[in-house]
Amino acid sequence: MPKKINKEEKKANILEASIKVFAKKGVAKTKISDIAEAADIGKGTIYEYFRSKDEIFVASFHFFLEKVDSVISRRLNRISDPLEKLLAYSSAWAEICEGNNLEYATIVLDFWAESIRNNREAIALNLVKVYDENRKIVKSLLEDCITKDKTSSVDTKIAASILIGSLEGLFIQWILDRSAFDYKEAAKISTKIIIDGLKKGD
Amino acid sequence: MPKKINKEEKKANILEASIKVFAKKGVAKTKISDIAEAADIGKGTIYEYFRSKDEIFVASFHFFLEKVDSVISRRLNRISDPLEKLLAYSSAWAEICEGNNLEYATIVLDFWAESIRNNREAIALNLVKVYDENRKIVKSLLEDCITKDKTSSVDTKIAASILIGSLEGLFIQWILDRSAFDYKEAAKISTKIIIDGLKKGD
Amino acid sequence: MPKKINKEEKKANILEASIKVFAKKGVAKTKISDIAEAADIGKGTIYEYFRSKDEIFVASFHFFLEKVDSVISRRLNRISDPLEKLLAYSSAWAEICEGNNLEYATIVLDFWAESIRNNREAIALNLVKVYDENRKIVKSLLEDCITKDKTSSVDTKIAASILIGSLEGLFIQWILDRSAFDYKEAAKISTKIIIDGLKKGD
Amino acid sequence: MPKKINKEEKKANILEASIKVFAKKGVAKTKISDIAEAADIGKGTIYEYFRSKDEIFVASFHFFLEKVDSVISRRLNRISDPLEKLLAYSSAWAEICEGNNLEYATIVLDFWAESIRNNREAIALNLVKVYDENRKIVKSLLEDCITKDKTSSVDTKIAASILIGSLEGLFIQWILDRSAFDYKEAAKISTKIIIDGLKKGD
DNA sequence: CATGAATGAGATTTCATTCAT
DNA sequence: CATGAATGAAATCTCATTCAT
Repeated sequence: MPKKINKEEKKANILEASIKVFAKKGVAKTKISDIAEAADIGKGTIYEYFRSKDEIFVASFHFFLEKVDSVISRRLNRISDPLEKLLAYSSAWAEICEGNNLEYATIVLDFWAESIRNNREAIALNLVKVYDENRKIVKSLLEDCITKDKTSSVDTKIAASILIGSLEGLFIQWILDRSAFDYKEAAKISTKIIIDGLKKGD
Repeated sequence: MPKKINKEEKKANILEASIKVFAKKGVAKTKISDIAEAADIGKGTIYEYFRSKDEIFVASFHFFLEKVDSVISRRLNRISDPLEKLLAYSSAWAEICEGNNLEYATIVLDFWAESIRNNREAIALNLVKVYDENRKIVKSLLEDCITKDKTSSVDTKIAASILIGSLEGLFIQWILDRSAFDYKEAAKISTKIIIDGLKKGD
Repeated sequence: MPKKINKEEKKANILEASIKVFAKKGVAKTKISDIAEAADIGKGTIYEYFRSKDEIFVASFHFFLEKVDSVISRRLNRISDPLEKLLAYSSAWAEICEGNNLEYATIVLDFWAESIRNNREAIALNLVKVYDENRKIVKSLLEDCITKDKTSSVDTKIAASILIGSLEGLFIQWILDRSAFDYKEAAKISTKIIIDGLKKGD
Repeated sequence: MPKKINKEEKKANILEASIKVFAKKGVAKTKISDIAEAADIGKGTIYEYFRSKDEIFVASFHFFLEKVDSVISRRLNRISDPLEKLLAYSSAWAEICEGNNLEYATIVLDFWAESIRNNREAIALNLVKVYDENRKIVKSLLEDCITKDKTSSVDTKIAASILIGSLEGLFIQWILDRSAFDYKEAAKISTKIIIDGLKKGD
């Protein structure tokens, strides 16, 4: 009887390792042997689970998105107040990065860049979908935050894009220069400012 | 010194070409021969002007920043009203992109990723400086926009970071999916919302 | 010794499979896993019966020759007329191929090439022996065919080589392009022509 | 001004070298580095002229066929008597082999085997075409050899196939065991027997 | 015994850089 | 100066063989 193995688990192991190496060295400079070493397996073993380096890249991208998604939704599920939810959402990225003690920032930039370049392919669609879903979540949270009797003249879909955009834009600045400001603080302020601005706008 | 000028012109020509190719294929997947072809010169000629691919990368980054900076400051100089200035600043990126018909976003992401990862002094410091300067500009414009009698409790430096962040964050979303919203419109709204939010906040 | 028999059966099973795959993909491009799959056993199991891929190659060659030999001699034993025997011999290859629905030609060419190139005693000697035996059989059949009163000036050993050669040469042409001619028909004609030629020659 | 190079000449050089190595080691066991070494160039240079090892294989196959063709037709052009032409044709292969002091036999077997396996592809069609042309040449030579008043009942197209087949079949036997008979002698005898057989047959 | 997951030696292929022309 | 042919270091990828289960 042969050793029976959980292929999906092993794949996840490899992706876990690849994400770590991608984050540290960058996707372009990561060699298959680096991933193998990080996963503590042989170079050839990688090819038992993935057909090519590119396939690993795409798979690790999806894997990463799913993981981030699940972390964020788990976190949001524990909160009921919409403003609190928004604030929790705002600081999630920073905590994911810090919590994993990993430079996820760079891998995200690599993923973004690659997604944009391969705009029409599966990987980009996935990211587009992720943004769409996030915009919907934030949109509905924003609508809950703004008093019902005072409808803002601003489209909440665009407002959601702006909020998400500000969080990511801040994130980039913060990653480049962590002394520029405190990310969590800035994220919270951004959220509040945008809500305030929406309430006032009319 | 006509020769010197000629040399600088040729270098600029190569950098123009390299930026185009970097944007389209990504820095990592760009071959020296791609750049040579785009610049319409021989592969070996590149090495008359740059010592290595890496030197081209760094130089093209600086070249790119200078170009963007000059476009933006030229544009701002023609405007006096602070709010108008802010709005002009907001939409600058989109126009740079559209005007050049180039996915500048991807090259910026590559630059970001590379500078963060390798902590390259030449690039990273430069990028930090650029953000610092931009924050200062936006900070002072924001202060001009907010009525003097109503001082917001929010630090305008952080507010500037938030505004810049939202513009870049929106930019990324827009590049990924141009049907999600109209970038210029969203940039304008974001600027207004943040100003409104700042005015209200206390 | 039931175990021994079982073992031989399994070996034969693997060789059957390997011959099929060798014929389809070529010896060089055949992977051990291909053979395992064709034999419907595990990859590792192969190594319970053979020490290496090369050993399989040599063994499958012998196995193949034995099989062809037994088919031909069984067929010839049922016939007594020497001309009929020769004609039966002539069409044997085509029937072996068609009966097995296999491109035996390619495996034979691989075997030939490999034995010539590497001067492998195990294979080459065997092949030389096979040809020698066949030439002897055909030689004696030819001698029976030619009327005793008219001895041809041609050495019947060379004549046998020519007959065998023509059958194999036709076989190659036919395998390459089955629409070129009908193999069995051509084999029969070749046999007759050569006998006629021998009878006339003086 | 760059070094100007004749690409086709260089390609021919590489093919010349590859054929030598293929003949010695077999197509399957030949490494790119073997070819590079034989051509006395760098490993990477090969890829300036051919996209892959497989492309080299196909190209060298065509190159080889052309070369053999030109040798044979040059030889035939110098002869006018049809029987002499046939005999010259018969011994051509042996002389090509001996004259080049190369084991062309094995490369031919490799090419045959590969052609048969990839039956529907370009390489096979080429070989099919070569046989077709040769059959036509031999057919017309045969028709010239047989007296006009005595039409043989045998289709000369099949007779041509048989003659070509016998030459190649003898060639294989001779390559396997050069002591079995003298190839040129056997080729000549075969040609005569077949002509005699054709004349008598009806 | 039978298995197939794991392996790494060794093959193919890429491409930044050099350098003769 | 300008060039592109040549190169080989270094990457990707393959697969015969081993071995724990």
